[in-house]
Amino acid sequence: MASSGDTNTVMKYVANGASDFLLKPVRIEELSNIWQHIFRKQMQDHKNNNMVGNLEKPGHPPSILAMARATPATTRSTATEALLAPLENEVRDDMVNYNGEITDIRDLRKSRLTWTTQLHRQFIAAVNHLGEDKAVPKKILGIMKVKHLTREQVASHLQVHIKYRMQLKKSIPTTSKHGATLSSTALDKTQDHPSRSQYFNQDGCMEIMDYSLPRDDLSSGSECMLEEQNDYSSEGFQDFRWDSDKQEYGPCFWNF
DNA sequence: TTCGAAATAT
DNA sequence: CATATTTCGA
Repeated sequence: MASSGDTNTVMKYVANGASDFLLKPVRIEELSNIWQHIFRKQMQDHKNNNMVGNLEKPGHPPSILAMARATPATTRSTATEALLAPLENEVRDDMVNYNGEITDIRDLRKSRLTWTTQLHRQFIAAVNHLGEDKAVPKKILGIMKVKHLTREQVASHLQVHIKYRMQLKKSIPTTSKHGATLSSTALDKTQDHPSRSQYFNQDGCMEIMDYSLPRDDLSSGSECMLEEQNDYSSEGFQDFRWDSDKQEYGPCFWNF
């Protein structure tokens, strides 16, 4: 970022490793985009490194995100704040394993935990694995193996999940006699459809054999500020299998 | 100790 | 308002 855009200056910066060049003053959108590009690049690089088992080189420069985060909140410019905001709920590579599973929720909780689609899928997978009768918070937690996720949080999520499940049982199987003519007033508590919710009305899967097709998240027609969709598109059915080597449950995917 | 319903909070 | 956290009795 420089105030002069003459060729010499640009060359100098590029020689020093700049990957782009912004002339002051900078519009916030420019920065925001740049930020995301760099972030994604790092993500990519990091993943590549992981593949080769070449993680954390000694001389590896600190991530930009880390640097921004390291800035005391009180000192952060509004620009930095604006840049940080969109990433708060972003799933970073160090929170995820090679399967795209979340392994740490530290940054998924702002004031309260956000159950992302992926985290929820893991939850569902664990519940399905156990069977709805044996799926209690502690066991679910044990299978999910997500750092910093508490039993209470799982219990809470389970409570809502079960509530939704009950709604389903009432609405779905009632295919037979619907003498009522469609229009049940909205005020009726026993509604025909469970209210639209971010996940619970998407994964009716409590049954172990649920091969419901990959559900897309058109949860809310809300903004998806980033161009690409989640890359967790490891569609298919996820379950857990016992890994006798590691002596623990590991993810198992059924693709189709 | 853990569950889970219900009250509370965000 | 949807959904996450806390409380509290079983």
